[in-house]
Amino acid sequence: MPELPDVELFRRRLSATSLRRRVVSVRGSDRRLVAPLAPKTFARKLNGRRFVSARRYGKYLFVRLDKGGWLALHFGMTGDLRYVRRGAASPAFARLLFEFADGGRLVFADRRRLGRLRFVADTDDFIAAQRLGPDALSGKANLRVFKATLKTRQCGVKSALMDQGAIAGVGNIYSDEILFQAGIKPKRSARTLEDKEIARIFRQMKRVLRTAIARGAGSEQLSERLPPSFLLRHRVKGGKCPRCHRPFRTLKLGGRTGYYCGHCQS
DNA sequence: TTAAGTGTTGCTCT
DNA sequence: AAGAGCAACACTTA
Repeated sequence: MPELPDVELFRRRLSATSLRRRVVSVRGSDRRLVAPLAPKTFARKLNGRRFVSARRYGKYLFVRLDKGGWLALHFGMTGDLRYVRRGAASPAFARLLFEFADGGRLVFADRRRLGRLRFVADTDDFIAAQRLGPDALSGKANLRVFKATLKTRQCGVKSALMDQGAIAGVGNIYSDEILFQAGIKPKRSARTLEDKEIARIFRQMKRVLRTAIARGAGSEQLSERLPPSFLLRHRVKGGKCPRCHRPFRTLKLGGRTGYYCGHCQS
């Protein structure tokens, strides 16, 4: 689930609820989630800290801690970040809870446990070490850079869009939408796209991601909140193209399923 | 009931 | 050495 728009909504949620408040207790016992630290060590390092700001880059969320350093969160396939008021029930699959003095808590939920939380000294160093490309919504992801990146890729355009080292933030779901809006088939070779087509993909990438954020299309209500003209509203087995009403086709890429319209995309 | 499917990254093999 | 495929995970759906 969590691609750029989802993580951006997590960032806003955290900023609205959890900044400048002291963490009085950290609960959670999943070893893999906080590796290489042990859960106890992880909790001790965070206990008594305050979150002072939050930054997103691609699919990563960074939370700055008072007294220095950052917490880096990655949500894997099923991660979610929720704020829960005192007395209210935690969401299902809650794996890690940051509790504040008034009983409110920030909860990292993750059904499949593929998410990760770790301490990092500097976010830019971390981003460089991870070899992430420019964030899809930043000014650094401009048409000139985008064109140069796609032209050097041997793979299909959908794979290129999902490559975090090319552009950070786009995954399987949103790459489907971007290519649908741009009218480009997913398996077209990235290298042989015309300049005009690349410009279309670039423009739609920005528009689709901004629209998803503006509509609050995170996690559960992803499709319902998006415009009916979006592929994502109809991205189910047997779903039909909102433009020509023909059934969508699917393709497999290393175990992931992609959707596209064989008529409207070329 | 059993097996296939699932929005991620990272590792292996070619 | 870039690109493809699968493992990791654990739960849901067919």
